Amino acid sequence: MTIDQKVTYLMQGADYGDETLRDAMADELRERLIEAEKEDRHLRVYCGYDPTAPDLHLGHTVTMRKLRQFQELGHQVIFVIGSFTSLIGDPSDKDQARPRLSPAEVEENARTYAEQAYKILDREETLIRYNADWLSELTFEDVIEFSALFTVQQFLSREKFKERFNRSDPIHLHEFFYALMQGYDAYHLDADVQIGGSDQLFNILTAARKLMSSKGKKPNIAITMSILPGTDGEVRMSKSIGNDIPIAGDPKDMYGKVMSLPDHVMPTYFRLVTRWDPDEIQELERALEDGDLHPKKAKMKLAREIVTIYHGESTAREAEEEFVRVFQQEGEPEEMDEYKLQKGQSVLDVLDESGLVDSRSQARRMIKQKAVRLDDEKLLDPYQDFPGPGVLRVGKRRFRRIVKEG
RNA sequence: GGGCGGUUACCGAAGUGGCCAAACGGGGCUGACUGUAAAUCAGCUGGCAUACGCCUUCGGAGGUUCGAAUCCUUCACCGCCCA
Repeated sequence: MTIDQKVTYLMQGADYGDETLRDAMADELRERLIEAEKEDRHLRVYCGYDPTAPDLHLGHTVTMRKLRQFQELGHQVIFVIGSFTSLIGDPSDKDQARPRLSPAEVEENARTYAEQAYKILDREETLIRYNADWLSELTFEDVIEFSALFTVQQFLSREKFKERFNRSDPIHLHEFFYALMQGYDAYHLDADVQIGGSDQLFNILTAARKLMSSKGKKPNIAITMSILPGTDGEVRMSKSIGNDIPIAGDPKDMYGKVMSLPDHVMPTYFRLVTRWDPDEIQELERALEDGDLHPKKAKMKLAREIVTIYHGESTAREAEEEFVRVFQQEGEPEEMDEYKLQKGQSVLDVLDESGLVDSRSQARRMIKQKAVRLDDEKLLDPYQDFPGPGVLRVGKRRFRRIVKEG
């Protein structure tokens, strides 16, 4: 790769909300790469993770993927676990203060984080650091010194703080320190590059860079990644919203969730969560635009790629086959739970007792909506005796194999 | 410490004494269509009940009333303003 290709590769998927800034960062990155090469050293690339939830979803992997790209090019990746910062909670993307975690929760989550991160990162080449190791050593005097570098106005100019301020919602003093601590991480680690979500722009740009330069270090380059939308295609992926795609979940489910993405977010996914390089992506998008490639085919390729990353090739193939069978050919899944028929049961009884529906009322509704089928035959009368063994199906995706009594 | 306001179903949010199982939006589910679990359109979305209807739900507890999500008392939590 030439230097320019490297820069393009590493800037892929970055978002600064501002072209000028993007160009400036790209230039700095180019210079830093050249300089490193001359000095025969690797860049130190860091990204911090607050282990707020034990389960990672695709959204969390965006910055890891970016770290991985640096790793591939031979740079030193530092995976920082925010064992200290998560005690405060990052206010960046929140309309209100985050709940603070207990040390035990943090430790538990941190373990799973690192483990799941190795699906993407090279275990041997990744340094793991806990920021409590250095942040808890700072004295109040140190903190005062750093905070003197910043003004309240700087913080209040941030969108999220501004909104809260204007609404008279509480902004706790400790929330201001989050950015400071993140900046100190970068300073302490001698980071050349810091990766983060685009919501981290302030933390990285204002806090980290200023802190570093005022202490006589070269400010780190910010690579702030676009936010990955969830399965609804609009809102940032988040478990609490329920639009997430967990990476440790069932592969078939994962495949299906990717397929349920609205078409228009495909390009974002190409850039943020696949192993594809800029040329490949450009070609894909060209084919899509020219109609050479059907959107459905493209999405299947995407789903296949994503499942492969986390579950391996053969599992991904199986997930795809099942998807095609069940949803495209309206077939049945290979495995499904069984239910043993009992004497004198009506259709309603079987639906309810086999667990295919949540309640008898719901079962009635489903029947009324013509959603219940036994081996392709619609069952329209809730009170008829259950016809007999077969595959009972509610809607498109709920199945149960009904077997003889006994 | 004082004053005021809030707490409604999965989420947001109406409702200020009967027509409230509770408007509306989101989400979810189902159907039609399709190119997929995309888009679009339509329906459903507390439980029990083969109709009639009954039961539980509007922060917790108690009360007023023939009747309460709606009024009163009290407790809890949250927010705003003043100090």
